[in-house]
Parts: sequence; structure tokens; C-alpha cells
Amino acid sequence: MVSATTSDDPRRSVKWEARRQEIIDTSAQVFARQGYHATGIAELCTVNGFGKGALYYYIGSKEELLAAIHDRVMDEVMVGADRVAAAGGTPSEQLTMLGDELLDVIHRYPDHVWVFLHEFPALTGEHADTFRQRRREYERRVEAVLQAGIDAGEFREIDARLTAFAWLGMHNYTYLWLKAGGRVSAREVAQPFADIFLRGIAR
Amino acid sequence: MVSATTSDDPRRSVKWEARRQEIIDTSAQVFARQGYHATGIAELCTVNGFGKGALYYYIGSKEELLAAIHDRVMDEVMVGADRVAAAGGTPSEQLTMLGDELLDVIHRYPDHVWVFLHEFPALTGEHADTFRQRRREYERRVEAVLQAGIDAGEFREIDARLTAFAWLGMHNYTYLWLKAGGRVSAREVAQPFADIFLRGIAR
DNA sequence: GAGGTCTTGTACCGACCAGTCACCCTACAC
DNA sequence: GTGTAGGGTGACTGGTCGGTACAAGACCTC
Repeated sequence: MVSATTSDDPRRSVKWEARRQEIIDTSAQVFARQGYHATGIAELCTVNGFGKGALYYYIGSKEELLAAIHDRVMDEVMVGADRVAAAGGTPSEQLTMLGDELLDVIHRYPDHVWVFLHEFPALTGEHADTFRQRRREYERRVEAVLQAGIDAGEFREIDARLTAFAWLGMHNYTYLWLKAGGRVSAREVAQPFADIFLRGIAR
Repeated sequence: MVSATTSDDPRRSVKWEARRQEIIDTSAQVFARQGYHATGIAELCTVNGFGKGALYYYIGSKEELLAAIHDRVMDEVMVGADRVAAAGGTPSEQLTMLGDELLDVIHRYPDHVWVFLHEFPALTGEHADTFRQRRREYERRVEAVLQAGIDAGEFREIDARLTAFAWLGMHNYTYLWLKAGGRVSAREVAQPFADIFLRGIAR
């Protein structure tokens, strides 16, 4: 899974990349709090401590910044899914691990995920296409695990696609209240969620 | 549950109320497609077939229009919850009915629900307070049914609050693909969802 | 210190924003 | 015929928007 975040321009310095990442992370916080459209470039300049010229030197455009936030989330989610696939195990174990990984990302990047789930319609053109494609790919991974469980007789005869959406909704919706440093850890949520879901679809 | 949508100004004519409702519904479609901030008043004028003056004659302000869309959804959801409470039955039956009602609203008002789930952070002041309060009230209803099931020994010893969020996420997330006139009906989704969830939390 | 590249602040651009205002049109009452 | 009120228009306002141009400072290499 090649990262879509890293600039494909090798001429940029390491320092440039680092600053860009910082701007992406800081801006994600602001977008999460106020919304993408409600946040002006001037405000992003203030919170990032740059003038407009410097900011645009790093971000290209406002939408590119939004796309970078999306990619940051998708990168993490996909890396997690790859780890799960590499680990192997039964479909039940795979699904449990997927939940662990997904909630871990939501827990570690609450602002990025908030932006991701709220502002994705603001992406246009190629950005929108790329995003939809990656999101769809992740959904298919979940669906595939469910289908494998059905085929193996581990899960009952459910609609894999519909059930995948149920699973995704249950987990993604935690973006509203699951935060790093909050009352509960990612694992403390993932465990009971996996309990409910696996019992729910077990043969 | 008194509706918060209906204007509290009794001097307005029936015709005025009807036109206002039409504008709310049409605007919800546009907001759902493009986003609240990305949609200008001028565009709302075009799609609704009014000049600016006439539009403001009905909506008061852009945010009031957004609030009206939110209220429309919450009204429907709350009416559904009241129906369920009035119907009685075991906690399992109650939860099943709540799912039926909720998905029915999402199915019938996909645009309103989309706006509701994406743009609620754009509400400010009193609008935001009212909305948060009503939303929280619905969450507590779900939580209460779960707690009743635990107390009755019908469900196992789960965290009612956490489980309520799981249930809400699973159902609310259908706003992404569940549409009136679509491939599947609300009931066809609610049934397997209830299956999964009730098995998942059964003692 | 010369020359070049990287980095940055600022003035500025045209477009668009939500909202207002003075005025008009039509229907109906008397 | 005149008065009145509900319903409607669209030009206009002050401000903000995302984005650009460009001069100049900072820093590196030789």
C-alpha cells in the first residue's frame, strides 16, 4: 500500500515535508472544530504561524490540504488492514483485529477522522475519485472477511455487504466521542463491539 | 412531543406555512448534495423559484433554515420513539421497533438526515443547544431500553451507554446508502440489523 | 562576498457572501 | 376609486473568500 500523502515531488526537502505534515495536522484540528468551509485561509495562517505566501508554499491549495487530511486517515487505516491480513487467523479473529485497528486510528486521529467523515463531499475531481476508490477498497476488505466466515461456516448466512456496512457504521460512529486521552481506550471499546458483532453473526 | 418545526407565530397563514415547508424540503436536497456552507442563498433562490426578498420572507435566515431541517428530522424520529414506547412489549421487541422506526425516517428523509448528520456543527447559539438536547434525549431512550433489557435479564451484562452508541452508529450510518426508491427497503435492512444486534447482546 | 535557491510577508485581485432596503404588484374591502 | 396589506423584486452593501504576484530576506556553496 503506497502512501498517497507523501508528495511525489522528490525535489522537496525533508524539512519541507515535515512542515507540511505539521500544517496538515494543525489544520485538521481547526477543520474538525469549525468545519472546512467555515474556516478561512487567513485563520489557517494564524494557527500555523505563517503568512499566506508561506502557507501556500506548503499546501498548494485549500482543497489539497483537505485531501491530505483524508489521505492521512486512509493511509493509517489501510496499513492497519494490511497488518491484519498479514497476521492471518480465522475470519472471527480477522474481524476482531480489524476492529482493533480501526478504532485505534479513530482514537489516535480523532480530528482527521472527523474531517474525513464530515467533509469528504467537499473533495472534487481527482481528489474525490481517489478518495472514493480507497474508501471502497477498505469496505471490500471488511466484506471479504465476512464472506470468508460465511463460506467457512463460521458465520451464518448473512448478506456480507449489508453486514459490512453495519460493522463499519458501528465502528466509524465512535468518531463522535472516542478521543485520545478520553475516558475510554480504543481497546476498551473494540472488545465489547467485537463481542456483540461476532455473537450476532455466529452460526 | 411538541414539534419544534412549526412556527410559533400564529399570525402566519396556512399558505405561508406550506410554502415554508416546501422551501425547507427543497433546500435540504441542495444542502445534502453540496453542503450547507458551499450553497449560497442565490442558489436557494433559484431552486425554490423566489427572489431573495421572498425567500427571506419565509426562512428568516440561512441558519434558521438549517435548524428547520434538523427539527424536521428530530420531530419524525421522536414521534417514532413515542410510538414505540406506546406500543409496549419486551426490551427486545422495543429495540426492534426502534430500529424499524429509525431506518424508516432515514429511508423517507435521506436528504434531511444527510444534512442533519453532516452539518449539525454549523448550528450556533440556541439552535445548537436545542439540537444537542433533543439528540441526547433520543440517545437516552435507546440506552433506557437496553438498561431495561439488562435489568430484566433479557440482555447480558453490557455497558448500556456504549452499546447504545454501537446501535446508533450501526443504524445512522445507513444514511450513506439507504434511499427511498432504492434497491432495498427500510424493513429489509432493519430486520437483519435487529437480528445481529439482539443475538449479540442476548444472555 | 558573489550568486543562486529556498522561504516568506504583504499588497492586491475578482468573485462571492448573507442580508437589507425601497419599492412594486395584486387582490380585496369599503 | 381609494386604502391597505400580503407577497414579491432585485440592486446594493460591507465584508470575506481563496488565490496570486512579487520583492525581499535567509541561507547555502564556492
